[in-house]
Amino acid sequence: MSDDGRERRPGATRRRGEELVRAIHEAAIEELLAVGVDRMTMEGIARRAATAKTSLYRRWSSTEEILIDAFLRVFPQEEPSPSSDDLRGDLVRALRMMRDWMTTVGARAVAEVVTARDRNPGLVEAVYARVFGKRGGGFTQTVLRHYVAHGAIAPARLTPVVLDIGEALVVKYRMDHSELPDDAYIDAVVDHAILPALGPPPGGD
Amino acid sequence: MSDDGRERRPGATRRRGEELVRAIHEAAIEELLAVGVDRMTMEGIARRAATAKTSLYRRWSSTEEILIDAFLRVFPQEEPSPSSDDLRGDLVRALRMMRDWMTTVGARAVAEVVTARDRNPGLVEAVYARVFGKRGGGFTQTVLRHYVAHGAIAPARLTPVVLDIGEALVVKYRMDHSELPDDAYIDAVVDHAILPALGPPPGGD
DNA sequence: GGAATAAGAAACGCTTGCGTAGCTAAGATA
DNA sequence: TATCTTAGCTACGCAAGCGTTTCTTATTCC
Repeated sequence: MSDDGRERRPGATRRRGEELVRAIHEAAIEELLAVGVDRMTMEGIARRAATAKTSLYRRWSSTEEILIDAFLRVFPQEEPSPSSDDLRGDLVRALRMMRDWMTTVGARAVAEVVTARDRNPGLVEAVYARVFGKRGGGFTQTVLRHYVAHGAIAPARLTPVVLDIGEALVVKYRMDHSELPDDAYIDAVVDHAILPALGPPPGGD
Repeated sequence: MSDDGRERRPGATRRRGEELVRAIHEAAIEELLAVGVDRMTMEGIARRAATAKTSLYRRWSSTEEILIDAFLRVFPQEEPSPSSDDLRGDLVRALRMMRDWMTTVGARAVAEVVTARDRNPGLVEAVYARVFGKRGGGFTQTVLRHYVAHGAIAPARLTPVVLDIGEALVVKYRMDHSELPDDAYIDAVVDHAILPALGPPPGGD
């Protein structure tokens, strides 16, 4: 009931420029997660940023514009670094990394926006361009390419489908249940789906 | 601008009872697809059904209730019927069936509702219970179980992960691109992901 | 210090949806 | 035909968001 505001700071300094803009960006993401793309309002964002509506309209003219702007400066995406000679271990680590990433604000924002893609095409593009990386976050992708480069996987095996298996199963799990998969499920994804699709190593290890 | 109404029928008969209820249900689904879960309104549904707000409030007290009700009487879900001795063919057919199903109103409704799961848990349950079938629509599932029963697949291979591979990849494809996968992609899903996960047939065909 | 800049606050009329009430009239029932 | 049920319509006061205007007041810049 009293969750929508932000505390006033009576004697505090007045924000301007970059500082204010950043605060508004953060508020926009918060608003997105709280009420969904379709219910975002300028007044809501202003409330969350503890600023005046006027300050929003001075720079943007819709919630969508604010959001796109917000996406364009956020969410660094960690890359898995396949190091060892342990394909299975690296795949598991990559998918765990993806799972962790899915708990972040950025990832939840992606999910929020993608469903409403028909209603907000511009937003979806911004999100894919910046937050989600190229086509769905290459978590296992990085690992798989690494092992292909080192001759442990036959290059022909790395079709677009195969590159997506892990991510697809994790995303679907999250869709069906309301939690993220646990370690055992991730292990199973690697053992029952990804590794079989890779087939035997070319040289016969 | 004038898309939201429905034509009046001046001398026409006045709907009541079941007929009216069905019209309202349809209008609710339409409204869902048009504006999204989060922006549905009683007035919008009434407008679409060309009825009076009063007639809605006589039976339900929120858009969510109407939607749940609507879901509870809809969308027969076709089942793939694995017949021949053609595992690959049956899998391809099952996934094509899934793809076709995804173009229906019901499927789009699922997608609409699932993202906003945090905000509408009741809806999500109703949708999963009725529209989406048990946990994500058993398109390939039906096929796979059939072939296990006939000894063509080792039962141990049929883990929850494996049952989901095909559906997961199709869903992810639709998330990443804005179209549904074509036949070639479905073939690839079967050949590069599902079949490898099933391993060689137990008897050695 | 004084001027320029930009943020905060309040109010504007307008629109849309809320949930309810009062009434008219269509269609089923007797 | 008379009656009862139930659509359909209109209107209500209320709340929230719109986009804009006007004014005050912090900060920054010179």
